[in-house]
Amino acid sequence: MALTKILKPTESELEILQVLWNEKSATVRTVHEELSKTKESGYTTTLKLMQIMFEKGLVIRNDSSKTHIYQPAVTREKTQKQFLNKMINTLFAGSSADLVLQALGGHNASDEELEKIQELINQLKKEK
Amino acid sequence: MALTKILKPTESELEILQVLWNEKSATVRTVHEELSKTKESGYTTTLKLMQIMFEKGLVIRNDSSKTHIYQPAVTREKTQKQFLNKMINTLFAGSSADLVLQALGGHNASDEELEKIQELINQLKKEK
DNA sequence: TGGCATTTACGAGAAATATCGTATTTTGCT
DNA sequence: AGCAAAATACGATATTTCTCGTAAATGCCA
Repeated sequence: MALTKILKPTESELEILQVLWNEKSATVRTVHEELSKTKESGYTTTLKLMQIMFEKGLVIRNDSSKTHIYQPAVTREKTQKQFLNKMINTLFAGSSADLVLQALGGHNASDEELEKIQELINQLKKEK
Repeated sequence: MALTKILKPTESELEILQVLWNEKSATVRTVHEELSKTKESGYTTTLKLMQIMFEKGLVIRNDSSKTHIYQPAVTREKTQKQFLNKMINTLFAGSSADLVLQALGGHNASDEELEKIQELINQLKKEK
């Protein structure tokens, strides 16, 4: 499959990527076990999804041994950015600040985290 | 259709909601014209989607005159929150702060907006 | 070596979304 | 009243995503 087009991982693919990002690399078995904690589905389903992700270029794999070892082919950061962009556009009328306000308002960030955010803001303001 | 289940609007449905949120209320024609600016698709497609959204309870409509007038049945804020939650969980390992940092880092917020965010943060810190 | 457990490959089908064509209804206008 | 334009209703199909069953390959070990 050509890698030319930038593709958005689907919902299920994101769940799998999430595991791979955390573990750095993992077998289908591991991924499936992890997903099973919160989700009901068969082993071959996970397998198939990961095979498709391989074809799409979302993951790479080492098949030198029987049991293939998978790794993410896209970074968490890039993917986050991709979805943030999409979301800011379709849900926040293009305003990233609105998204930030909504996120901070609705959820609980720790003091430390708030500090970190403040630092970044000061940084940004200086750059202007 | 029962309104019991909380449903996540699909991609296309979000695009339509976006228009309705901006316009407050609109006809299929208006929505379709708006979508056509950035997207290629037939009038009846938009119509059908809006009919389905009506069945789902995502929009309400006034059909006292021939041309139905549609309005959003869900608020922008609720929907934003819904998607933010989802995103924070599947893409930011549950950390809203990480999402904020990523959003602020990648996009350009104005000075004013940054001020607003700072205010909110101060507010939040006080509440602790 | 033979058989069992584990894994991959693959195709088929289900389910959810999106798209459109056609028929019918409604309304305004001459 | 009768026609044309614009709108809705609705069914059918396409497309994408998800799910799984079955078969073939692989490797372990009694």
